[in-house]
Amino acid sequence: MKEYKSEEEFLKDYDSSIYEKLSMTADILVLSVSSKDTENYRKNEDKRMSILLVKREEYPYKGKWCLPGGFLDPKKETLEECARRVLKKETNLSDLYLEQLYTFDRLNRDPRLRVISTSFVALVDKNKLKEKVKNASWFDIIKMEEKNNIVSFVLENGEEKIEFKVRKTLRERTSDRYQFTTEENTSLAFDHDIVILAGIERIRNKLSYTDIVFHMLPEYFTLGELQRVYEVLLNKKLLDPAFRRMIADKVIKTERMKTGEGHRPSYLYKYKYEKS
Amino acid sequence: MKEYKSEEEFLKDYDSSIYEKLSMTADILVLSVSSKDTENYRKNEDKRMSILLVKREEYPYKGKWCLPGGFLDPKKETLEECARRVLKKETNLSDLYLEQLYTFDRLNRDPRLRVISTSFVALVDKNKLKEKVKNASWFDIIKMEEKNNIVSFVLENGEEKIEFKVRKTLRERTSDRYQFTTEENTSLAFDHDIVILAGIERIRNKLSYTDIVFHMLPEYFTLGELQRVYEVLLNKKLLDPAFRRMIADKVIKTERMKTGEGHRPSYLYKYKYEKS
DNA sequence: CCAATAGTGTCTGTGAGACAGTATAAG
DNA sequence: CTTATACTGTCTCACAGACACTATTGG
Repeated sequence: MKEYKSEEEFLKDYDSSIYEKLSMTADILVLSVSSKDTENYRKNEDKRMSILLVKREEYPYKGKWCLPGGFLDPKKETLEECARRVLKKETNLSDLYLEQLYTFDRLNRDPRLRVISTSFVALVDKNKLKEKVKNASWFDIIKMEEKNNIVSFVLENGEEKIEFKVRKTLRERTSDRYQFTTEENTSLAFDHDIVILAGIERIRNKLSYTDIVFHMLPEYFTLGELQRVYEVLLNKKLLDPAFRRMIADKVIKTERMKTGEGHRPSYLYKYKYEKS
Repeated sequence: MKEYKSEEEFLKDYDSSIYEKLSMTADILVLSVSSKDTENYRKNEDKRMSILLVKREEYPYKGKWCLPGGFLDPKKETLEECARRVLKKETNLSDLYLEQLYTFDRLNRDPRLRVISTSFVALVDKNKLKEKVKNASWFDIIKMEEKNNIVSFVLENGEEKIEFKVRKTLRERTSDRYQFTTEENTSLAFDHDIVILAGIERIRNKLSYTDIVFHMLPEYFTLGELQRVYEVLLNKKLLDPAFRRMIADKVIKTERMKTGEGHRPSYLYKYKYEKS
C-alpha cells in the first residue's frame, strides 16, 4: 500500500468506490391521539391512538399501506432532515416532534435491493391539522392487544380495516430488548408492522419520565383530556387523584373553562414550559 | 412510467442504480469494569469503567484512537453481524452482549466520503479475558465529570492518557434527548467521543430496570463487588441495606466464600437466571 | 487489639394506591 | 332531579433513605 505523508494528500487520492455501497431510507411513524364524539351528549369523547399511513402507488408492495418514508440523498442531508423532507412532501406536515427510533436492517426487507431503514417516531396534535393530509390517511388503532407474546392490531380509517399480528419475544433475560417478528400481515408493506409496534412501545415507555404527551395535545386542554390521552397510550385506566398529583408540576391552570358538556365544567390548563 | 402487471415482473426489470448509494459502518463501544489492586492489603480493590480502543493505522485520523468498527458488507450481513465480525477480527472478542445504540449520520463525520455509522454497545466481563486483546487496548476511565453541560473525560491505558470534552445540551424541554457536540478532542477519531458518552449514558439508564450488570461480572461474585460495579457505573455511593434489598431477588447465595482479604469473608453469589 | 469490610435490624418519612366524598353543569 | 364528570380530602401500606449495630477475618 502506498505511504502518505499527510491526511490531505491521502484524501486527495482516495478512491471512494472500494467499499460496497447501499441505499438508506428514513421511515416515520407519525403518532397522534384522536377524539371521536360519542352518542351520549353527556359523555366525554372517546380517544384513540392514530397513525398516518400512505398507500403505495408502485411496486414493490403496490396497493399496500406503509409508513411515510423515502430514500436518503447521501450528498445533501442527514436522516432526520430526510425524514422531515419526506413528511413535508408526502403528508404536508412540518415542525413536529421527531425522534430516531431504530435502524432496521434485515437482509431482505426490501425485495429490490439492500436497503437499510432508520425509523423515526413523530408526535402531532391531530386536532391542529385542519387540511386533510395529502396522499395519506389517518388510521385509528381500534385494537392493540398482547396475548401469549403475540400483539394483535386492528386499524381503521373509516373505509378500510387493517389487521396484523407481531410476535414479541424477549431477546435475553438480562435486558429489556425484544425480538419482533411478523406473525400475520397482509396489508402493510416492508417491515412496517414491526416499526409500528416498536415505536408505540418507545413512546409508552417515555411517557412516565418525559413530557412528550404535550406534543399530542392542543395549547389548552382539560386535565380530563390529558388523562384520557395517557390512558389511551398506556391502555389502562388511571386513578384521578394519583394522576393529578403526577402532572401537577407540569401544567398551569388558566382562568378559562370548558363548558357545554352536560356536566360540571373544567378548567383549561397549559403546559408549564415551552415545548422546545 | 412503464406499467407492470405483477411484483415479479417489476422486480425482474428493476434498476437498482437509480438511487444514490452510500457506505455504512458499525462501531462498537466495548464497555467493562476493571479491578485495580490497591496499596493497602486490607482495602477492597478499586473499580473503574474501561473501554476498548483501537489505534488507527491509516488515514484518515492516522495515529488516533477509535472504537473498533468497520464497513458493512451490504450483500451478506446485518449491522449486528458486521459488529460481531469486526469485534472478532479486530479484538478477538466474541459472544458478548451487544445492543444497537444509535445511528450517527452527520454529513462530514468521515472526511473521505459519506458514511453513516450505526453504533453498538457491548458489555464484557474483563476478568474473563486472559489473552491480551489483539490490536486493541483497554483504557480506564479515570475521570468522567459533568459541569455546566460539559462532560470531561480522562482515559488511561497505562502508557497513554487521553482527554476530551463533550458538550451535552437538552434538545427539547419535553423529552430526555441530548444533543452531543465535541467541545475538545484531539485524540479520538471521527465522532467517537460522542458515541462513548451516549453509550455510557444508555447503560447507566438501563442499570436500574434491567439485569445487564451481570454481563460485566464473572459467574461468582460477592455482593460487595456487585455493589462497587453499580457505584462505578452510576458514579455515586450506594447504601448497603438499600442495595441489598434492591438486588435480593436477582441473585442466589452459594456456599462458597471469598476469603483472604484481611477482613470478614463474604459469600459468593450467582445471577439467578441464565444470561441469555 | 486494630483495621476494614460483611451483613442485618429497625425507624421514619414520602408517596402511590384506593376510596369516598363534595361541586356543578345540561337537560 | 338525574346523569355524568370535575375535583379534593384522607387513610393506609409499602418501601427507600438513613443510621446503628453485630460479625468476622488477617495481621
